Amino acid sequence: MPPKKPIRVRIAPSPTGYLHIGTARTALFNWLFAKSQGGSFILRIEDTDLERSNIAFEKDIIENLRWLGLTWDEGPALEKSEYIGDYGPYHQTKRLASYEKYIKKLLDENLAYYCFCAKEQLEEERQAMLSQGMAPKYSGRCRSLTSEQVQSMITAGDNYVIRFKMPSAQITFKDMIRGSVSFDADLMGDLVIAKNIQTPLYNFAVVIDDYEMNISHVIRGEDHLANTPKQIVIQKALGFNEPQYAHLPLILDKERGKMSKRFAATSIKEYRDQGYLPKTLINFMAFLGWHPQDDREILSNEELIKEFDIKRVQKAGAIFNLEKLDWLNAQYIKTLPDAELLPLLLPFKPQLKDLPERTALKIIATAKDRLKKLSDFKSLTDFFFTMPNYNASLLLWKNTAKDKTIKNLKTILQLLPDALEIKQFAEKEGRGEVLWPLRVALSGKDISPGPFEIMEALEENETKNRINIAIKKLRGDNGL
RNA sequence: GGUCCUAUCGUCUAGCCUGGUCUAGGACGCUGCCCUUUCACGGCGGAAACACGGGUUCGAAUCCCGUUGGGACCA
Repeated sequence: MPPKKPIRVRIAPSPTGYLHIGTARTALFNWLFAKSQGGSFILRIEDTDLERSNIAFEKDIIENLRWLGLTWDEGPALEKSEYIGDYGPYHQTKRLASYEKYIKKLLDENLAYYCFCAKEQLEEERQAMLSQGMAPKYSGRCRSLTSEQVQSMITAGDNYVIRFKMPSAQITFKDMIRGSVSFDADLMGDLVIAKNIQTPLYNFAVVIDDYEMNISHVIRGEDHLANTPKQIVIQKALGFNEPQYAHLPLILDKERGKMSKRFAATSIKEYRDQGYLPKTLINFMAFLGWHPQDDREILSNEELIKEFDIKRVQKAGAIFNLEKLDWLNAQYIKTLPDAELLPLLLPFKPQLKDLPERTALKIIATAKDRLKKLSDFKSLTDFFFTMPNYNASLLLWKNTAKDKTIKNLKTILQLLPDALEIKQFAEKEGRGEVLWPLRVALSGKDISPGPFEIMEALEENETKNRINIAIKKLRGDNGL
């Protein structure tokens, strides 16, 4: 038996925007595939579009992939401008010599040719074909140019592109998710593979990179499905082996279109900024188009790797369900110990830092079960930090009289700080009549954690202070 | 417009390959009850789907064909 080809997969983002949720999800599936098969996961930066590429975006992509825990075995090194891995460089802009080599090869072998057709002319032809109900496709006019003609036009400075001679053949490949898929290459027309000898276009560069990086499986979004036959044809012309393909269903927005900013945040950065945990995002993205055999919904990275099977991925697009994301995040937050939550909450409530750790942890404990996102923490706990402002009438439980409420609050003042005695008192007097005004006095809110939870985190003096203020409010003192 | 992909509750999905165990299972959301001073958490229930039409078969969510819907790509 021949030795098994090593499994090598890649994610190849363009740094033309922040790390997109779709890109992250593709990265995750590649990562899961690599991890579950003992293969390598490679990061390649497709930065040939100089105008739209931006180093800040590249940084964002690298940082957030790392934050998600999707670390790569080969690709750009983290801080330094170096690479990990033997197949570098992993930036397309640093691989131009390779592309040039293969473009020349195709040109030399007469498998590609220079095309000088003007854009306007092409567009006209396209419209004409369209109006006849035909598939728009390049006529192949420049195929027959002689090398002398080409030379003279190049020296004359005419604009050109390089086209690949599309064979007339049926291209069939096996998709790991969709099974056999076939296209008629004859319908495609001669593909532009490069703007010039140094400037390859996407479908060409990908083929070269995947070959040179020895990629065994190409796992990518369904939006690339129609690119696949084009790439296969180029591979064949160059004598490359064909990798295995898997096309993932797309993540859709509410209107069933491609995820767009109009509907929800599309970048990982935005979710991170809102306080979604990396574990949440990983778990959630894994379930967008995939499902384990059993009914479990909350799986750790290790469990995901163990269960992952690319054959089980869905064929149809999946709508991004924000409510479920929130629920999942809440589940993960609940499982985190308070002490681990503290540093994560700091960016959302910097004042936590000024508190004794013990107090900070108590505050966190009151909010933990109520958090969907870490960013919820601020509004949920503001009253701990600033004296609440509220109407005196809020202190009255149902139809309890003012005087009675004042009396109850005064009794509480006597009983402080003994929570047990206050509880006994509440049992005797009526829980609502005692605990409601106490809670409102402490929180200033109709909705909040319970009074004893709040007192745990508040200084005893502060507790007394707030109760006194409540009594004053009820008496109508100081115009309160 | 052409090509390709695709179709189970509102949403994510199990089941489909290897037809009967499916009066279709789970989760989110929605909703009723319980717990409870409020909210949240938690617990127990409920409503909610096999796109449609043909065929194959004793029998189809499951296999085949078509229609319709949705999506992607091409410029």
